[in-house]
Amino acid sequence: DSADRHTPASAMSTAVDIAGPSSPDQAHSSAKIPNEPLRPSLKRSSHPYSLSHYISSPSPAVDVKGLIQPSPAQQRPAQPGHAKPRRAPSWPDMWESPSGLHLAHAAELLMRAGLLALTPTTAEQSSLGAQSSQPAKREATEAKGAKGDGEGGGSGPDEEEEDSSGCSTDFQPFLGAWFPFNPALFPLAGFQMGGGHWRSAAMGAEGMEGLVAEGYSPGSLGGSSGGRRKRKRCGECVPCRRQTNCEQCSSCRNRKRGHQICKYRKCEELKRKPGGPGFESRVPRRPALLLGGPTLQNP
DNA sequence: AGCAACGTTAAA
DNA sequence: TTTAACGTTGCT
Repeated sequence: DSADRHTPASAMSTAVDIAGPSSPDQAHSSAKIPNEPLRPSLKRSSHPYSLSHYISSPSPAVDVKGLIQPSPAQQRPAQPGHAKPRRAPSWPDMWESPSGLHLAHAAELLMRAGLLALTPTTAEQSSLGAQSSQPAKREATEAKGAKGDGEGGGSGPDEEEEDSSGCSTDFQPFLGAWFPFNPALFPLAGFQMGGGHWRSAAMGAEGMEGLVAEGYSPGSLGGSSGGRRKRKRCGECVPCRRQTNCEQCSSCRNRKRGHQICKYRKCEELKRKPGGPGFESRVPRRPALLLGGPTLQNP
């Protein structure tokens, strides 16, 4: 157990140990936990659109096919923003889902159920017509992604840059692909939880099974009933950014039995109880997208 | 509240 | 299959 406790000081000097109590751990950082990058899954998707982009009230809905069969402009290679995106959301991926539910299907089902009108919002709408101008914003973002790939640097502050500003929450593996998603959607759309899965009240029993995104389980959203999915580290807080275990705290010392991450690396978000004070920090205060009627659109 | 232990989930 | 670590429970 204690065999690997003492590590060369050099190992430590290179480790970017953000904050944490300037505790003994600094002196005993283990080389066993190398400069372990954040799990890619902690990184946020930077899919260019949030669902709110596709949703608007009374305007004529854009043909779903427009979404399903991406325009050339949409078919860019790109995954903006992050050096190592969890997964490049290639377009083909967008249509195939591990749950077997096709995105096209899902969209159609939602629309039939009257839950979803897929259409770009005004800003987006105007630019969609003008093909040349539309990609401008996205290109800028994509440039970031390309930069990440090119420079191979990866874990700079750049990565986190967007996180605080985004108003919508990425609903990651929605339909097996990256799908920006606002959790507020669920209650508004009448989604219900059952057996650890969300589903639409307006859909059949099968419909949305398995669409629950990790890290956004009902439990983690403050739901009362018992989704047991694990929340994930935010990847942004100081403890999350910490790269070394202290090997001194009880969690480190008791890792074999305790199964707990180093105390100084325990994500601040995960310390909070789901639904507890401050938990909404990950959930937009105001729904950025609206389903089910214009009445909610401009309070 | 903090800790220890264990079950469990999710990723590698 | 292995490993990391979140969730839960029981104890102090």
